[in-house]
Amino acid sequence: MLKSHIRAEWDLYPNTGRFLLGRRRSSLTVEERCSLEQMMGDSRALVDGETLVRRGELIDRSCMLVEGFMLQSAEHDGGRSIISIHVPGDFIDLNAYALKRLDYDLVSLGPSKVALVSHERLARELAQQPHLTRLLWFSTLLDAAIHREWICKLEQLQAAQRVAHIFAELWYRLDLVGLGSAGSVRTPLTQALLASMCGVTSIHMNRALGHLRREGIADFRRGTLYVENRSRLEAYGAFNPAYLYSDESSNLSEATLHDVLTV
Amino acid sequence: MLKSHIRAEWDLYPNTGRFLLGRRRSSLTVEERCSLEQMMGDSRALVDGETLVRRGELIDRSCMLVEGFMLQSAEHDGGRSIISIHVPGDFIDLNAYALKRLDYDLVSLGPSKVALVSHERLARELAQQPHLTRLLWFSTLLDAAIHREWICKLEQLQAAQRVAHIFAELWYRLDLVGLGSAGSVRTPLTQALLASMCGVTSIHMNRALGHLRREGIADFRRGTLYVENRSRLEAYGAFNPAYLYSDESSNLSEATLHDVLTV
DNA sequence: CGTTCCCTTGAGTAGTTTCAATACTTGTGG
DNA sequence: CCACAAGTATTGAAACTACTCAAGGGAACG
Repeated sequence: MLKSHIRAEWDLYPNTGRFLLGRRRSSLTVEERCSLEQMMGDSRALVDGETLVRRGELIDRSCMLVEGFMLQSAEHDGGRSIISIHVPGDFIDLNAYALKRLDYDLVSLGPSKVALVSHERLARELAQQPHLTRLLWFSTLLDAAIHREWICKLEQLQAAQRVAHIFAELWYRLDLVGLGSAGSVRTPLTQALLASMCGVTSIHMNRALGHLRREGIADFRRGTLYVENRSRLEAYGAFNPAYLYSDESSNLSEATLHDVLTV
Repeated sequence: MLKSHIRAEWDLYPNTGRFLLGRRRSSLTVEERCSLEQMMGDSRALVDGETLVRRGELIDRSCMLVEGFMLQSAEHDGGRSIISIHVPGDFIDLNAYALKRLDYDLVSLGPSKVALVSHERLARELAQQPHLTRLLWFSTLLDAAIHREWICKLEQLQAAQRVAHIFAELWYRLDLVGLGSAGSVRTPLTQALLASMCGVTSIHMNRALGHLRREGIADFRRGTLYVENRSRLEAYGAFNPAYLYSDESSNLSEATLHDVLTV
């Protein structure tokens, strides 16, 4: 894909290079990319299971996920349910810029690294940059779109299909930000975590994964996912990437796409 | 509540008076409220079942819901699933301002009325008003918060509790925008629609509603919901309004709240 | 080399779906 | 005013999906 003499976005912009990659990053000017990169102050490393933000607490800064994965989770009497997963390039709690507090916990899945930016700084920069503002706004709405899709899937699909959908989505999103690999994906996920994501017990998740394995759709073993036929996985999980608003899945003519990206 | 000589927000601002009522509307200046009200151009009436926006189509304007209800729905082979419901005061497809197209359909539930504003106009106004921008941004993130809560509930609760939660949330949101009533709520919802919202069959929804009726928790008959003990309904549906970011549920000291609202 | 976490399997139970059939409501036309 | 149609609500029985309780196996880490 990338010719060797062209430096990758993540080399040019170590903290923010994967932000909106494959979505509308191409509509960011070089100045905007630099502005975004330079906004980022300290970075912070988290260990597995470490909580970055606790629900309800007031926040005056947001974080860009640079490396690793994070989970949106919500505790309740007798367990925790996992709402969503973040991959590098996600501006994970940018919504706190408008919300001031989150309604969920952000927990590191495996070791991860985030870069921080204060809301004060953000406000200063954005007051002068309506286009960048609109793109940041866009990025926070992607989460909502992912939530909506997940609601549909919870309502329609049964356990094995739900995991298949999670696998397909995760893989697709990793591809978008330049982290996809060929026949397998390595994550710190366990069967119990997948169960929490799908709203089933870990025992049932185990059987669902066994089903996918026997059917030759996907083989998940100790955090590594092996898939031979990806479109088969996607079909089984009823995965249609339109909701991810990637540049490819937009189904728009080039001219229209150009309008969309630049307006 | 309101003294008679004080005119209600919805009288002062017929199109936008319920927007963010009970949330952070109080942080809008009179100028901002007027600016918002005057942005609105034509209004449009919809009949039951009419589609306002179809998924995927490009949009260059957004709508404020002035009267009635709207549903976010997604069709798929063999049925439609309902993602969420909107009440008056919701800026129902403001997210299209950043997204350019929606990933779901917007369908009128019963007759409804919306007021329209073009994205061009919106962009022109917002370029000069960072505070208003941030509040509009905030309002689009409320939908995401509602989605997240619903994901948790789908993962944790069974059918009867799910409807209870829907009833409790709907009632709470109607209260916020000044449309709540005492012991009953009238909606154009049917058992089949509730079933689509909860991801169960309409037959099972019928039995779940029967259960709520026998237990004396809620009585839903042909669109009207009768509830004697509201906190009992909320407890049964595990409803906690924190995710709705209302001014009351913020759990913050007054001083802090003031900061949150004005920053 | 044992502890701990993660995964696997079996049997019985609860929640939900399917198929099938029967009423109740509301609106319409005769 | 009644008959009828269409949509909505209700009920029963059998099949399926997922949950609970209980026990055992495997891999990783000190």
